[in-house]
Amino acid sequence: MALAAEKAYEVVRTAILDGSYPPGERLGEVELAEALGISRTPIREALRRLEVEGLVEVLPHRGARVTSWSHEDLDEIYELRILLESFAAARAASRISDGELGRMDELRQDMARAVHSGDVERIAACNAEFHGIIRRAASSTRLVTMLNAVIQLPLVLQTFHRYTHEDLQRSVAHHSELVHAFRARDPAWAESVMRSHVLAARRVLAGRSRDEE
Amino acid sequence: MALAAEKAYEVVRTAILDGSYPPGERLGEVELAEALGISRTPIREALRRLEVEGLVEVLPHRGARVTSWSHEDLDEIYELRILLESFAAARAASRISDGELGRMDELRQDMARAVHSGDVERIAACNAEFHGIIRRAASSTRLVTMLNAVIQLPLVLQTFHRYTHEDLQRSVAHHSELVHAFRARDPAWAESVMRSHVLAARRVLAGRSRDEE
DNA sequence: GGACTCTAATTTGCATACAAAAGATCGGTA
DNA sequence: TACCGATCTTTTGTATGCAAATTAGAGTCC
Repeated sequence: MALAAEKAYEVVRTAILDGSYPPGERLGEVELAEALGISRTPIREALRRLEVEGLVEVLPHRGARVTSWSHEDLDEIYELRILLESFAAARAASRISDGELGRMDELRQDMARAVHSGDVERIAACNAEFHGIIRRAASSTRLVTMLNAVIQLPLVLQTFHRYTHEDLQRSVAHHSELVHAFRARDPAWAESVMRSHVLAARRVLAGRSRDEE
Repeated sequence: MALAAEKAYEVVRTAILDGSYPPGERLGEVELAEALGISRTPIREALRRLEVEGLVEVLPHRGARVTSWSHEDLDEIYELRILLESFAAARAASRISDGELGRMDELRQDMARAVHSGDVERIAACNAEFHGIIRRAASSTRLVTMLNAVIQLPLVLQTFHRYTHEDLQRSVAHHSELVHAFRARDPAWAESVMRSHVLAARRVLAGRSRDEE
């Protein structure tokens, strides 16, 4: 084990994101410390980090809880995600390398095949790497930090399980169009496609019932 | 003193922002602990918070240093600031209360007088409260967190000392136009004016020498 | 003279111990 | 029975001590 505090951060963060610790769950320091076999000191540092990143709320003398998101929070988060992801796409368009473009094209094909065969795990993996490349190509550490804060919640829910086949095909089409926009080194195009992409994702997540909002 | 960790955070943050700890300065834990009369434990928690917020960099087993910003960092930060502040203005336009609007108008007048009399301290104070109201009216905790991360650096430099009289008058004019846009509850107008406002600020900070870039 | 190595000193990372605050439990009173 | 208060328990906040890692420096060899 490298650093205990780092380990604690990773473990708790992962547990929150994959739903092992549901929203509202109490995170006792001793409890976590014993579970990880370390002392409370590094646990506290990990919880402070998670607090700043918005994953946990901690009240003085009362301990930490997993943040629970209201409906308004979710809307707010998606608005920010739309803003930041499309901005990242625009920046990436004028900075992305040919190597990264090649990899993105591979991922796009992989994902199309995964959609065809219904392999949800693989879809998620391809999607994650695809978007990861774009964010890195935006080459702004601060932007990446902000995006992480805003992507975390969707991660919890974005299992692709509620995507219909049509939704998935549209998603693949967006990826394809993004690759073209990047090849053309066209920031405005990339930004616009990315906006559509995230808006579509929000609509899927919001559920069909709210289509008319 | 309420909580030692909170106190340490406030003290160190303020010292960084007002320049007492210049970029690159080493922040030893024992040194800070003795200076504040507390132990290293709360100091460490404060440093972790500052790390996530981007104000300090900490390397494993090597301690913390005040972040030093490259020229590219500064550009990157201003791009994000433009994005986020104008977004906040748009949100605020449809949410701001009449009371807040009234206070903003007072501040606008105050600031105009301060510009006339050359009171730089007062200009800065009015400006800070004016923009604070807008950010609060945007009513997005996450957005506020992000803006703080992006406004911190400008805070270090934005002393208004390098503003010419013309720059200051333009700034006041922007504030005046913002009040009108908010009164009209016009998000697009508010967003656009805010974008101009921040772009102008960047140009002042960048220095006249780079006008042709 | 310069580079390398081994050692000593400083500093961070973590664990443990203690103090203080919040929460729970039990008893008493109306 | 319902409500209030005091004590006890649990949990957080902080201090201190120790181990590991990094850095600084002296001495040595080429």
